[in-house]
Amino acid sequence: MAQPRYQRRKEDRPQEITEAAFAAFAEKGYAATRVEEVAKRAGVSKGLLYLYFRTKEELFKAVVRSVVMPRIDALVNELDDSNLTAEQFIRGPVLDLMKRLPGSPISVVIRLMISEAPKHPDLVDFYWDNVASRGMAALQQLLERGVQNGEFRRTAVNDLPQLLIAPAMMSVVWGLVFAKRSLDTDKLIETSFDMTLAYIKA
Amino acid sequence: MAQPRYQRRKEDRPQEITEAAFAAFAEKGYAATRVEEVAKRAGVSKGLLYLYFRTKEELFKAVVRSVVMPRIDALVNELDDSNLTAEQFIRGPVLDLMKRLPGSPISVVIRLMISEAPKHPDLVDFYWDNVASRGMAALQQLLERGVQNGEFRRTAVNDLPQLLIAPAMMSVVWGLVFAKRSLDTDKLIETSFDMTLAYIKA
DNA sequence: ATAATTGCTGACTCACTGGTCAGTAAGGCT
DNA sequence: AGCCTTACTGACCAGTGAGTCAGCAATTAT
Repeated sequence: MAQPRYQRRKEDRPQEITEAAFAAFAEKGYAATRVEEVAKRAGVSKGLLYLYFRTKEELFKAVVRSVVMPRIDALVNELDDSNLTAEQFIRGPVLDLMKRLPGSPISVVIRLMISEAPKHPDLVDFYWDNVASRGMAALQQLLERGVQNGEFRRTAVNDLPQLLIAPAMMSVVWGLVFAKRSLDTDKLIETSFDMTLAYIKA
Repeated sequence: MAQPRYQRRKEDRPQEITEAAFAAFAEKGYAATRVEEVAKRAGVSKGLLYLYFRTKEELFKAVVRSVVMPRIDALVNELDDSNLTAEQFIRGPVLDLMKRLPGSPISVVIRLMISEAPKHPDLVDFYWDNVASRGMAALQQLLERGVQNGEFRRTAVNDLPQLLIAPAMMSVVWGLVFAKRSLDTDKLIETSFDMTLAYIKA
């Protein structure tokens, strides 16, 4: 009868553990999350966790990698198939992405990055290389395409793709701090996009 | 000869301690800062610190209060004396304030708020009541004045003063995470203001 | 079946830190 | 000068949580 007390599932453990860790970090933040709590959520003993991750910090890095990488890859792929004009692309896929940010796991990663950046400079480097700089480059390229084919003027926005991200970042931060007091983030982002496009259109 | 080992300075201690705590929190974050480290910076024993602040959390709250309150008061006062038009006011005092944000102590407070919000809901309430909601109200009032006297159209911006803050927030977050890779935050904020004003002008 | 392998467990250690408190000495008062 | 009050010290305690490891049991090989 008695079920075996556990099953060996070497292959699946790492992912199950990083997912559990992500959920825990999302709720309580990195420092306040106990390793044992992560193990419990993953249905695993603390010892096993340490078999797969040398330290809590390694686990943290693995979480950021495993949550962020798939998302950013999906985005980059999405950016490739496009016979849309630059404006259509901005009002379509880019706008959608920005709108989804505040409720997505990415916003949790952003909180972790802000909180832990001073103590994990190498993680910042990783995030920069794999996410931020790639995202910036993609946006910049998109704007450049718009300029080349005469849709847009060349403006300061060309050098500051952060302008397109600002409203989404504002929404993310608002959600992280003032979760309770609601904010119409969709409208915020849409309006910002309207303003920006009006400003840069040829 | 021998200097006294310490001086009694009951009056000054609280402020000295909160200042030391602010510096420490700014460098390492709240969770990673040891109470003893704060005491050391303040040139005081740990025991004395606990004479003035019941717990580490109380100390944290005191820091936020003492750093934020003076700043926000200064801003509100500044807002009162004004025979400027709404646009002049936005391009003057408001723009200056936003430009100063990324390098100011406020940005550290923002990091602390983002990091600790989940664990200190009452601190969020305090921040909301004393800073955020007042700032929003002031901006909203300013925009409304612009509409009333015919400078501005009534747009979505009237309900979303966060749009004016977004570029500064982006700059703050950028500085907190990517301190190294520089960003022309002044230009970012100025351009955003240009776009917004162009959008709302009658 | 039995043995060998190894994924897995959980009780344990140990360093660390928030918080306490008995005692000390600065500074005021007489 | 001597006494009293109290701001201040620093050794200590108790709780906590990261990381370890000796052994157990699920699986595989023989």
